Amino acid sequence: MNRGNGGFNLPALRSHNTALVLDLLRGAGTRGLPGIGRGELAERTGLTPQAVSKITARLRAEGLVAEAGRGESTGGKPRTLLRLVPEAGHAVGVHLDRDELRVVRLDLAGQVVAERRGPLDFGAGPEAVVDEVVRAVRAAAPVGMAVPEGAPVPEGAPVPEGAPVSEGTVVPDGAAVLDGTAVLGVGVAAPGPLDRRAGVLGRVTGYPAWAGFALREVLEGRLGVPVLLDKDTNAGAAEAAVMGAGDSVYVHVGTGVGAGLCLGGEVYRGGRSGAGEFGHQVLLLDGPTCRCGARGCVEVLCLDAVARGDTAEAARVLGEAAANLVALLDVDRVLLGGRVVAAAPAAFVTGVGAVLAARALGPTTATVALAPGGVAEGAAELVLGPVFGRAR
Amino acid sequence: MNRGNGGFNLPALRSHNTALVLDLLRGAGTRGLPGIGRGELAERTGLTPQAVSKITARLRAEGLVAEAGRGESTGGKPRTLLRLVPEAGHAVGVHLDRDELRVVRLDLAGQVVAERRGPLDFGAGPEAVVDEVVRAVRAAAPVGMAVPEGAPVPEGAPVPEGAPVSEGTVVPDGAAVLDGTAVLGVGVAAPGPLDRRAGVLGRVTGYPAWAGFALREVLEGRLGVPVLLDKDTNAGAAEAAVMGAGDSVYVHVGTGVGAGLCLGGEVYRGGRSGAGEFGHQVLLLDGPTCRCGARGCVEVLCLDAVARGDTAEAARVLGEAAANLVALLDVDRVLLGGRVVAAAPAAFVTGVGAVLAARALGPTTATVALAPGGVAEGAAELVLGPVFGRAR
DNA sequence: CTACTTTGGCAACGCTGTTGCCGAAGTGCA
DNA sequence: TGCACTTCGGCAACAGCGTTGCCAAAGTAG
Repeated sequence: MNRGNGGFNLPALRSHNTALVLDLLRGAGTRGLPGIGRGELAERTGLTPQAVSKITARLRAEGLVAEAGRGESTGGKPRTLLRLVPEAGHAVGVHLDRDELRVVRLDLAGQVVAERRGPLDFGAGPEAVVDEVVRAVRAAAPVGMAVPEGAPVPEGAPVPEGAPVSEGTVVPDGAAVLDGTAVLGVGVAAPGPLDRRAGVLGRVTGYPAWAGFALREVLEGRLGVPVLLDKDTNAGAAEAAVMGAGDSVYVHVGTGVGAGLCLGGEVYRGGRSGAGEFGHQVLLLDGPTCRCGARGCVEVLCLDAVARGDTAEAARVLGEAAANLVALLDVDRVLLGGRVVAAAPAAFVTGVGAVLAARALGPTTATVALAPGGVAEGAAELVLGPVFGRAR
Repeated sequence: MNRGNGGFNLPALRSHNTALVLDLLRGAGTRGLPGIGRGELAERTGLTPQAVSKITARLRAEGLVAEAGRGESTGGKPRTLLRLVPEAGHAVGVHLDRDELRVVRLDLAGQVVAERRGPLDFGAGPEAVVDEVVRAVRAAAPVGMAVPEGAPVPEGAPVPEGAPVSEGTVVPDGAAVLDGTAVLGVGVAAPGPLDRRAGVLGRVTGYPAWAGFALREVLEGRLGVPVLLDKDTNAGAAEAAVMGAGDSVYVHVGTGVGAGLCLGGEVYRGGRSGAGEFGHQVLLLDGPTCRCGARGCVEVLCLDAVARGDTAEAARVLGEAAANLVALLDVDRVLLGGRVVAAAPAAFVTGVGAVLAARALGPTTATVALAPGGVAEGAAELVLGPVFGRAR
């Protein structure tokens, strides 16, 4: 993109509006609609119908958009519906958990078209894990994955619809992807803390061998496609942002307790991408000492309760902490995920929901639900997002 | 602006880039520099030098920008510095506190050029207070305050530099402001909760007569200029956003405890503009009951300590709650303001600072300071912000 | 069959930032 | 003092963006 520190020039204008249209088309597909008319696109973007016509004509020529029949007439010519061509591009998402690896391949519309899942020993160290990841990604996306660098949408490189994925085909760098569908990149979700920009892992509690490991760079070298790295909680929030719009908080309870914030339709990561430190929110002044050094953190309270088998208390603690976030950030929804939640989903949802209802300050209460998508899907969304104008 | 739901057209592009340039010019002035060269503007906006030349030429023709001498040569022609013309526009800020009224008039550069302050009985009810506000605003901005509606920057209406402010001059609606400087609007900061969009106050604790009062509409009718209404804490955060960039939290301790969030250079208000509910963050599970109905809120803990004269404990409570926010949102700075803080500033700054340092998770510690500007200045910033591309 | 409504493409247009060019105004060296 | 060099910044021509005006296509309603 040709934008510096906020300055917009004409190419940036074009790609911005194009991404906006694509985003609406994706949204229509996600909501189960057969397509969306040009008029509605114009109305919802604020652009004129003619501008939308030009943009969609370009997208159709590029193979990203196709016509999808006709809508009902409202007294005149019925609108021609448009839809995204899902197979025009794919993204791979990797969820690197402490004892499990899950890899998915999504099409442009966000549908899972391939999945690999298996046990993983995160403690085996970077080299062994990278090997395993490369193998799983190749299995989920068996295509010569070279793609024009830095080009989220392969402009001028029309992708043949539904072309067979031929294994082992290597497409020269910078060339059009002809023999298989374009793989836009790989998103990797890993336990935090980590440096998202540099693509380097931080000091994951209990796994010192990983500290400072440049996972993104190594994977890019092995796979030959762009790789993005982010915290697992942020990936969860990214998935939530796509599934249902609106501000939400993704609370993950696994080996630790973390959260991903989805504010204004985008994942909020903070200045140094360290936002979402939810587990070490102090909830009980002078309470039991946590491994972080502070006293009365959510994590120690919640996980102690889980260890005691007191799920109700764990849910109550989580609920109080979530209610703090809801009040502070004015979010609509709290989404729960992670292994501990998966072990007793109903108990957590009702327990957290009860606290949220009791703590509601205004007439509206934030809703609680299980996180609809997986973390691996959210990791893939890190790659798909920029195509649709999400995340900068 | 010609932008709908994110769609950008050419006029929007133009005003966006123009606002960006103005913002950089204001920033240079705020940092005490005599001006800024076109080259630097180009570099920092990402636009080409020629585009910056065109934009600044337009701004100079409109009287918003002027040349400001020359910089040092770096081996060639020395750059011609540019600066904002502060007197090209003014904004009025009103801080409506429970027992005090403060009104300031700022020029475009953010300097206070007039100030009125006096006692106020918020409990006297809307009518009496509105009368008082109108009187104070007229005193601080004694100009016929009609301005082309909805036009933050009076385009094509060159404002004569340094023209004398003639009292009582009424400029017909839609006409250029000729005889005085343009007053862009009035920002009003009031105790929350309130509906910012509608400009209607909510149920301010202890003042039922104000609930549902359409303050913005009434004031616009009386004053004849655009009026913006926001929570006092948001105004404080807005001022902080201008003074020093970066993410920060403005914590206000007065009759209640509240916070304004400044994320990514803008005030974050949340979906229903209810964000910043800091006072009722639960910090001590099952602690003393708060007036909000919950138990162990920051507000009840902090204000109880203040009532007992235990400033150190109040600061510690505030510090723990602030540390939660710092960890959650990854902000750099915590700013303290409000009457209780003003009574013992050093104790609060050191007390909060100590907790932040102890709770720091990474190598960096968030800094604490007294809020640099007042709430009234922040209220005026609500009006000035859009001119410089802040806040949508 | 005849209005009427709505969709959506074509062509001309205005305005945006960009490129190429050149004069202006300094510095540095012979 | 003179000349080469560097940097700044305006003028003119330009490419590309969304917009406007116009009209054919494809339905509905009477």
